[in-house]
Amino acid sequence: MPYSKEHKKETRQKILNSAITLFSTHGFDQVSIDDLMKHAGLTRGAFYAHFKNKKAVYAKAIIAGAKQSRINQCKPVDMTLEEWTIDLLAGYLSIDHVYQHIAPCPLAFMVTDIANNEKEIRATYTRMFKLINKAILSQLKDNSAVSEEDILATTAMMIGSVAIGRALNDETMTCRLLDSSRAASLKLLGLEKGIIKDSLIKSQT
Amino acid sequence: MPYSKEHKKETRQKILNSAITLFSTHGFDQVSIDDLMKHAGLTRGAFYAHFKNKKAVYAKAIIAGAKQSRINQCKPVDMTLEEWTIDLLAGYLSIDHVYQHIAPCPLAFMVTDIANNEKEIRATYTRMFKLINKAILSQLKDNSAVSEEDILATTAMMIGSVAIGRALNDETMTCRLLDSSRAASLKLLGLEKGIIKDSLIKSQT
DNA sequence: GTCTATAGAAAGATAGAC
DNA sequence: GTCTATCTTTCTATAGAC
Repeated sequence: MPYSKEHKKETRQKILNSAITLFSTHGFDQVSIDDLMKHAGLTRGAFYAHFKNKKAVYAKAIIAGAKQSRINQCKPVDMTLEEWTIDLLAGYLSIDHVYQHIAPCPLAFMVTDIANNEKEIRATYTRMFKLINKAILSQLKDNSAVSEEDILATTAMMIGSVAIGRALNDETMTCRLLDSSRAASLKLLGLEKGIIKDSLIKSQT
Repeated sequence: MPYSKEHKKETRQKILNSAITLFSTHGFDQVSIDDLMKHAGLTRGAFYAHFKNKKAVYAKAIIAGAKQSRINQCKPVDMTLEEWTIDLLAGYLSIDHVYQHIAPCPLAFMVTDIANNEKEIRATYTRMFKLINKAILSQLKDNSAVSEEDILATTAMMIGSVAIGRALNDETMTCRLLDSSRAASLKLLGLEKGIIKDSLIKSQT
C-alpha cells in the first residue's frame, strides 16, 4: 500500500475544496467529474475512491462550504456584539464575496441549484440554514430587542442579496444592493448607528 | 401555407409558458429541448422554427416570467398604498408561490441558475430586477419615509426568502421564513401595523 | 410549421493495469 | 490510490419528408 491514510484524507479535502469552488461558480450540471478532478490535480478515475457519486460530493461540498462561510463565523471574545455584527455584514455583503475573492457561501451561491435538486440535497441545505440562524441567534440573544424572526429575515436578505448580486451584470447596481442590504440588516437588528458603506473594499490580490 | 401567423404566435407562447414553468422548477441544464417541447405538446424539431437555440428561449422566459410575476403587479386605483403593499407581500411571500401554485417569479426561482450563466443572460436579469424595483418605487414614492435603498433591500429579502424557501425541505421552516420576511418587509417599508400571518393560505385547486 | 431520423459531442460510471 | 480505456446514455442541433 504505497498511499498512506493521511494522503487519502488530504486528497479528499483537495477534491472537496475544488467542489466548493466549482459547484458554487458553475452549478451542479455544469461541473463534470472530469472538471472537478482536473481542478484538484487528478484524473476522472480516481474520483470514485473518495466519493460514491457526483451527488455525494455535492452534498459534502454544501456542508463543508457552509461551515467555512463568513456567515458561520464565531464571535471572538475581544469583540463587542455590535463590532461583530458589523464585521459579519461587511464581510458577507461585500463585492469580494460576490466575486468570490473570499470563500463563497453555498447557502447563497447554490440556493437555486439546490432547490432544483432532490430531497436529500435539500435536507442538507435545510440543516445548514438552521445551523447558521441558530449560531447568530446564540450570539445576539442577549440583545433583547432582536427576535428570532428578525434574524431569519436578515439572513434571508443577506443570502438573497449575495445571490442576486451575482446574477446582476452591473457592478454599480450590485454595490448599491449590498450597501442597502447592509443598512437594512442593521436596522432590523436594532443597530442603526454603525452604518458602513464599504462594499467596494477589495482584498489585496 | 397551412399555418396562420396567429397559430405560430400561439405556439410560440405555449413554448414560452412551458419554458417559464420548466426552467423555474428544474433549471437550465435539467430541461432538455425535448422536455420543453413535449410539455408544450410538440416535438423536438419544431422548436427551431420559434427560437434560435436553448439560450434564446431561456432569456425570453426570464423576461416573460418577470413581467407576469406578482412582484411586478400594478396597484389598482381603488386600493390604498398600504393595502396594495400587504397584498403584494402576501402573494409573493406565500407557500403557494414557493410551491409554484401561482406563476413562479424567475427573479427568485432562477437566480443562481442565471448567476452561473453567461453575460447576456445576466444582463436580462439585471434589466428585470431594475424594472421591478422601479415599479415598486414609483408606487411608494409618495410615502416619504421610504427610501430607494429600503426598497432595494426589501426586494432582495423577498426574492431571497422565496429562493431559500424552495431550497428548504421543511415546510414549517419555510412558513416561518415567509412570515418573518413579510413582517420585516413591512417594518422596512414603514407599515408595521398591518402584519399578517397567512403564508399557509392555499389556493383552491 | 411540424414531423422523424441522425450526426456529433459530452458526461457518468465501471474495468483493469500499475 | 491513481491511471487510461471504454461502455452507455443523453442531448443539441441539423436534414429532409410532408
